[in-house]
Amino acid sequence: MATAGRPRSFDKDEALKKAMYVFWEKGYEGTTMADLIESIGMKAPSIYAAFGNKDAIFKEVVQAYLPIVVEGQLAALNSSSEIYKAVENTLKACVDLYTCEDSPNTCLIMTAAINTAPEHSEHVENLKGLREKYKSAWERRFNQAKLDQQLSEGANPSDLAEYFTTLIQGMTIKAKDGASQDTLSATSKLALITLSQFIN
Amino acid sequence: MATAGRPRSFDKDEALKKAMYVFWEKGYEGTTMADLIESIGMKAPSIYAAFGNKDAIFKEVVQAYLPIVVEGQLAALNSSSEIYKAVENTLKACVDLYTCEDSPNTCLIMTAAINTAPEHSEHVENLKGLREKYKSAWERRFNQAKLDQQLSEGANPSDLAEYFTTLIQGMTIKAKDGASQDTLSATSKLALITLSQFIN
DNA sequence: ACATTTATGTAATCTATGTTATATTATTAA
DNA sequence: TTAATAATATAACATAGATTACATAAATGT
Repeated sequence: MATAGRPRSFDKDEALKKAMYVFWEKGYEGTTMADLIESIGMKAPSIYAAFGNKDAIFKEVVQAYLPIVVEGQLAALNSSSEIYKAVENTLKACVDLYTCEDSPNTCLIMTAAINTAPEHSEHVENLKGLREKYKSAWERRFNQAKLDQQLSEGANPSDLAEYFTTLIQGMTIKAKDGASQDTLSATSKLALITLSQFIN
Repeated sequence: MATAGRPRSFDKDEALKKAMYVFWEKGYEGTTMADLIESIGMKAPSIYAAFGNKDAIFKEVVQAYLPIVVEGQLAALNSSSEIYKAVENTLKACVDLYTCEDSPNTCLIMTAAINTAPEHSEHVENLKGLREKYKSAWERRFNQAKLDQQLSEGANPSDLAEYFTTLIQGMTIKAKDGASQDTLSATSKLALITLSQFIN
């Protein structure tokens, strides 16, 4: 199984995870190769050999980050057949993630590539696409709820999805600014009042 | 009045405005001195003589941007003695600003310095402070509404302020991603439903 | 053992970007 | 008219940051 040549002296997945935390906290432009080199603990040539360049590392990092959203928020969206409970759980998952002490208090997809030099706009577009997918997932859930007769006639799944994802995007900045769990929870609670008005 | 020496061949306020639009669109890190030089239309030494360095330009730009918020959103917050109307007007002012064709579709205070290299974190902190002031303005307005007996006992001015500013922060990213006026308006409308539940 | 392959560390290199030195030009004050 | 002052353009400079060249080390396969 082992291939010829000197074996890599670090675990690539571990290195990726370390890189992920740096990008997560500092964003694409705010992160330097020196930051990555220090956090991974390997010299530049080893990192370049394993991943390619900074852009490639970021792309892999984004892919590695996705399960956090999928297994966290998107799972929560389907954690209950009652739409109100499901949304409540999802917001709680967001708040927990954004205030967790073990990870940067924001969402990488939302804030890691807001502004970049034109030569890196690829990442901005890429994350924007993921944000759109995220909204679509919410919309699908609300569509299902409507099929389940849990939402009133006036409820618009697309609008509701937009409303909640907008709020969540705002929370990622608030959390980055230091908002507490209580603060974000209070906001979630108020947001849910709107939803409750559409519940059958 | 005229002072000795060759007169400046450009208007500083005009130059500042041009710089503002660049930073507004691209953010601090995404903007290069070359961008500013091109948009202002003057060579580097003239710009450095007039403003100082890039950091100083950004600081002046932020100050120049404030009236947009103060005369737009904050004025709208007090545009009606009815709290519901006032909030409705304010959200509309936000949506209009974020979808205006004549200016970048976001808010400079919210998105121009989310992530920076550590040596420019000063700007991140500065904008964060302005965001906190913004929330305080909302909170004061809700406090007034409570004094005016327009809000029910259960209404918490701080929570409501946090809720609406969170939503607005989210809208600044949505707008940057290309959200239409209709989309943002629909979100505003849903957000107002929560407020209506607290209106006496 | 020896050739081949791949990883590693040191140090250099390349490039983008912020900033400034120098000479020149346009103005005011005397 | 001349000295002093301040702005301008050209061009160079400085530095930070991404990337790579080169020599060496550690593994596999014959």
